[in-house]
Amino acid sequence: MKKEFKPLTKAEEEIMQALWQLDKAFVKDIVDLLPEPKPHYNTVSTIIKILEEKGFAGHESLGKANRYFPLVQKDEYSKKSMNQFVGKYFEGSFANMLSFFAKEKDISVKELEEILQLMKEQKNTK
Amino acid sequence: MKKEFKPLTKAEEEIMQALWQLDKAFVKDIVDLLPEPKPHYNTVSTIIKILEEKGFAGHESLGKANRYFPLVQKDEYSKKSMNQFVGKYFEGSFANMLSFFAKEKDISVKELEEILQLMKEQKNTK
DNA sequence: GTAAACCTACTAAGTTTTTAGTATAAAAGC
DNA sequence: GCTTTTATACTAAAAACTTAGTAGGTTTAC
Repeated sequence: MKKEFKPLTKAEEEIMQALWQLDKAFVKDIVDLLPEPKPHYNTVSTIIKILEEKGFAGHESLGKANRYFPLVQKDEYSKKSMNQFVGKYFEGSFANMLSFFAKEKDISVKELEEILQLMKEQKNTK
Repeated sequence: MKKEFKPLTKAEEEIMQALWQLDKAFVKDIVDLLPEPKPHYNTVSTIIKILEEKGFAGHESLGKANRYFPLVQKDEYSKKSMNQFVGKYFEGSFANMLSFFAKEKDISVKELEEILQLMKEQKNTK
């Protein structure tokens, strides 16, 4: 029974985001994707190795090169992050979080209803 | 026009959470509030000074002692964090985020409607 | 008044995270 | 085949973050 949630560090998260976007990628692809100032090739290489150690990514070897892919999916990670966040800032209540943001962001009632509709559809097609 | 969002570090956030909870606090109060293993008094003192430098907290001097208080409110910080998060994980779309979580967390349609009701009330009383 | 308790400033060491160099080996181009 | 390009492993330095000691000043208790 583990409660541990080990968030990614800033640099790790950036690489992971790239990996989620590319799905399968050589280090070079990640460097190419990232905006200026691009990190050093070896920096990315190091970080992706750390991500492998942490179980966030894996790779398959194609000749000498490694093609990396995510082992933890973006959905899964965002869910955990969100739960963490709601825990700390909204007493663990999803509803609290929602009502706060409905107030904060100028979301109209019409929009809310559209969102609700979307949610209902999501539930039906689950 | 600044876009910068400087998230708090882990230690900073912990102290800040304590400060939000206490609203006004001497360093001692914060140490007392935090669970075991309690940080060293000076550790808290250092971090709260950093929080002051960053503009997250302020203090008033009562005799020799400083009583600290939040300058950035919890709501404000959670809003920014959330926007950041939605930006990175839901293409900046609040609705996307909601529908994802409606699916992920077993929220019933009934609950959703209650939440919607809550949201409407929030908007009316704004 | 003096000792004990308490508070902050300053500082430095420890730890974690980030960055990138060097070495080396495979692959590609000619 | 030899040179150039492109990969990764290993390593270490730099930067950021965390922790806590020492010094020195106030306040409190006797």
